[in-house]
Amino acid sequence: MSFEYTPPKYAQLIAELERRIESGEYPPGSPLPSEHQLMAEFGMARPTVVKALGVLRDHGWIVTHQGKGRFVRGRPAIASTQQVRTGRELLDRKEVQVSSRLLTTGPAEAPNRIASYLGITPKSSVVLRKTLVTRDDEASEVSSTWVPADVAEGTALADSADLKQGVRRYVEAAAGVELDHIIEHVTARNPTPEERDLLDVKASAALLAVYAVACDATGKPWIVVETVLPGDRHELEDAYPIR
Amino acid sequence: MSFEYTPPKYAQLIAELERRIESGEYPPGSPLPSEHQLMAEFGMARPTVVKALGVLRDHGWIVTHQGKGRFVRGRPAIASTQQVRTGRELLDRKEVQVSSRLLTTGPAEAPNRIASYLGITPKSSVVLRKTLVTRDDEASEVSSTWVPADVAEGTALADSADLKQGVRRYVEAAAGVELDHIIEHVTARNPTPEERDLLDVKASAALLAVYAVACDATGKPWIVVETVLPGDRHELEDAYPIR
DNA sequence: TCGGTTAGCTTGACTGACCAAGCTGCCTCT
DNA sequence: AGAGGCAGCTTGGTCAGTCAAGCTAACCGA
Repeated sequence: MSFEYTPPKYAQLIAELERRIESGEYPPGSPLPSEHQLMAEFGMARPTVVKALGVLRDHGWIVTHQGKGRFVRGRPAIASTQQVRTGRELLDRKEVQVSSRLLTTGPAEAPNRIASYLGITPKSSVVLRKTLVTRDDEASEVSSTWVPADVAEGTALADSADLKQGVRRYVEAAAGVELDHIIEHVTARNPTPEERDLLDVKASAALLAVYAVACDATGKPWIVVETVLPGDRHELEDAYPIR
Repeated sequence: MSFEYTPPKYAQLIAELERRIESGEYPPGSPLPSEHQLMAEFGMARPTVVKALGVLRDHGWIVTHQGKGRFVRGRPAIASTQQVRTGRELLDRKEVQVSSRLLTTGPAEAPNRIASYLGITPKSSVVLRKTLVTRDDEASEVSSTWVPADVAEGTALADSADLKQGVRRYVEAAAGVELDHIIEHVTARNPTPEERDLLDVKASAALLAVYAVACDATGKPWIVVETVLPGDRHELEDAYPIR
């Protein structure tokens, strides 16, 4: 018997058309072959061709005009700017893989801002993990993770050893939830005395403060990660469609 | 004859299932009726039912497990947190509708950072429009718009009258392009002397600087809008899925 | 009791066919 | 020559049916 995997026909058509668009064979603005032409060339039934073309339209590769045809828009520029979102990177970062120094770990009281993001009352019990991340032998950012105490209980989150997996995995496993989306809050502020020493910046320096709130599909928050970055060394980038 | 519009069957099924999920009739985690049950209840063929369910899956309402069924995730939380992206708001903002004061308008040389974003050589000719926006009688932000001189030529962008439409419209009309997506860069810095006076902040204040670069579908940049906000009065928010 | 087989459920992929609706250019009739 | 209509292209939506693949539970034999 054979374990070869052949992708579905419609997926093969998608891949082939994306290739032709990227190679310039179908330049932006030009019409795609009609459904019947594609049926003949690839030996597929119309619903199969239509399904592939629908995916390409949803992904922004082409536009369709009923009665006229389908036209190339080009490779979706937004997909090519490899999206590395700050918040997600923080949640999945493994401490053992980045050069970081563990500063604080264990129970704490939730500050106002964090409690607000977590939907709990201020000064509730939480577990705090604070690390200093260095890049190229230079202090780069201070990262703090807050998780409600009842969630963190029994996990390695309160241990003083570097985490082997991202925070997200621990919480998903402990609470039995699937984290679904992240809400990011970004603001600017001056450093606290502690941050001033750790990051080796002046008291008047402008810092970027990023708060990433990880929520499940119902919108319930589970984790807050705060990252503080010196503005003169860091820049956040984000791309999104206008429509 | 009749001009009544009846939505396609699959769209009706989508709307009905979304309604049932929102009303709690199909709570999160519960299984949806199987394809055959939906076929029977709504009198549709299977491909029609499957098409509707595929859209719901793509939009994040449900998850599907081959062999087990389809399960409710709930109203996509990410869609309900009404996304008001800073960059898009800046591009479509009508100066006549916000309380703003025009500071500078006319030809200028492109600073390094702006030239880099626009993909032109530094000190190239651009048209600059700088405004001070006030909210609740308090200086709120300084917003600067840069457009290459050859694009802005002949438009109202260089005039000293408030724009009646968003910058985006003027550029799309003048250049005959359709702007497709925005790339945002966010950083933190201290104010320039001019910004210090305008925003009435201390020289050591931490400001959020947001650069929104508007590009067409091919990725070519057309407009850069810089907005400078005092960090203690502003916070940017952004939501996105984890996967 | 345990373990493997199987029947019956689910979704995934695909086919060939049909009709409707929108667009374009030709062709005929005036 | 001009106006109208029609033919032939395009995409949009729907149907009844087939086969494959994944999951579950009941069943049956060792």
